[in-house]
Amino acid sequence: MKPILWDTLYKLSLLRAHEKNLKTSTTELADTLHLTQQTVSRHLILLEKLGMIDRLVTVRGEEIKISNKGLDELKKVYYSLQTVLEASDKSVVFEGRLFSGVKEAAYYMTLESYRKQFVEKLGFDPYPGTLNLKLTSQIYIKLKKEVATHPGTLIESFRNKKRTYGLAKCYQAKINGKIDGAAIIVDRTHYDDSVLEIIAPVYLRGVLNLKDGDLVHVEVKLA
Amino acid sequence: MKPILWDTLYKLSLLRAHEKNLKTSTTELADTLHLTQQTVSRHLILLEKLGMIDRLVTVRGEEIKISNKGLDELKKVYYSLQTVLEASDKSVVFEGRLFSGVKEAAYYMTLESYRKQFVEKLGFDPYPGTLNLKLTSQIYIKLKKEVATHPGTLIESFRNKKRTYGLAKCYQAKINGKIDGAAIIVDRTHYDDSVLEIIAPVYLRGVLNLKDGDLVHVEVKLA
DNA sequence: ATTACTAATATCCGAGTAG
DNA sequence: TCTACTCGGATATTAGTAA
Repeated sequence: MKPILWDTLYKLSLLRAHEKNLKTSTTELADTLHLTQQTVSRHLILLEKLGMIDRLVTVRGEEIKISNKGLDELKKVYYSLQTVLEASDKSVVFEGRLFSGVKEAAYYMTLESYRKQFVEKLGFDPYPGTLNLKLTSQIYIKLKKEVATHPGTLIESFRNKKRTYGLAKCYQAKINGKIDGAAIIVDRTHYDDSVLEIIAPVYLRGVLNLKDGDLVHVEVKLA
Repeated sequence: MKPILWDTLYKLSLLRAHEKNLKTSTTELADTLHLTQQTVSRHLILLEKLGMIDRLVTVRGEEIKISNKGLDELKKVYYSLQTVLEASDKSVVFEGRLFSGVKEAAYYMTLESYRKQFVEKLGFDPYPGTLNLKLTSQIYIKLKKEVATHPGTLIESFRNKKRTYGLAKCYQAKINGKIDGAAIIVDRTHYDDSVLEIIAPVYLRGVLNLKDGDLVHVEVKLA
């Protein structure tokens, strides 16, 4: 989404177009937004095409409502700014889209040597399985690499009869501003740096009512 | 400030350029921001000219830090989005620049008939004087008019020997996210709609360390 | 390596106007 | 009135380079 369109969407939100239909006209909007009627018209068309707003255009004006997708765009910026501006502890916000990964992680989580460490070091018994987030921007990928340079909580490697299990680094995290869990960065993972793996004491898909493709925000604490 | 430059400033904040010098190069930034090196270079020059960032440019890279002015721009959006997205009660955020008004208001606040009403209806004894904010955008002026259509807390008119004193409408407000007070909309005021007047139980300039020209954010509750 | 200029290209805006 | 088209001009971006 282009900055200029985001800006118009943002201004629509200031006019409360997210909670009720905003009854207005392109002329009136142009006036308050310091743009021309034509530009407003074009912006609204583009925002509608992108699914950011719903409109009811009539011959004597129009009604505008910001869609859930549009709200997501606003939230993304809001949550990011939250940690930028209110970082009491240092933390970073990631945004990713949920996808179904290979189910291998669930198996690892049940290994007693790992599980015991999670309980001791993170303070919770992890639900067997990880939430896989495909990071939505290059920025987050770069940030993930930076996060990985921080100490974090080390989950040590171990070996059993069959093979060696590698080490992992965990960082306290808050998922969608609600659930406490951890981001886990594994040394040798099947995923590249564009994926963030999350664990939590609960079944996140259930508790947060998530499905594949949903946008998820994760605040990772660097302690 | 243009949306496109705001966007770059915002992205710099995601890279934590507000808390420490960001050591990078235009080429590297271009890569993570999905722009070209030339565009990044130009954006940085413009942001610096606007005083949004400080830079140390050398022949093998540069250091970037977001200035306080730049942080203000980010905060403006953040506080606005806060009430848009987290409005449990309905509320609206205003942004204005502090200026010294005529001192007349201080006199009114001391009139016993007014003062008594403030204590009874707003629950606090107002500091004698109002904080005058010059609203920074047409959007806020429009919002102020809309707020004025809401009921609010009525401070009734009265007359003494000398003259009649008009009525005023008050709305619970939070100033800079910290101090509780009220926005007061007076029927016949010396100011036009581009000014928002704030009262509070404390001396806001002192408590919030404000001086003329400072940006102030006010969350007005519509109850 | 860098940053940032110039010139060419692409995108965006707004005046005029149709429907 | 309204929305939204066309198109010329304004603005932003990028390719090519200089320093």
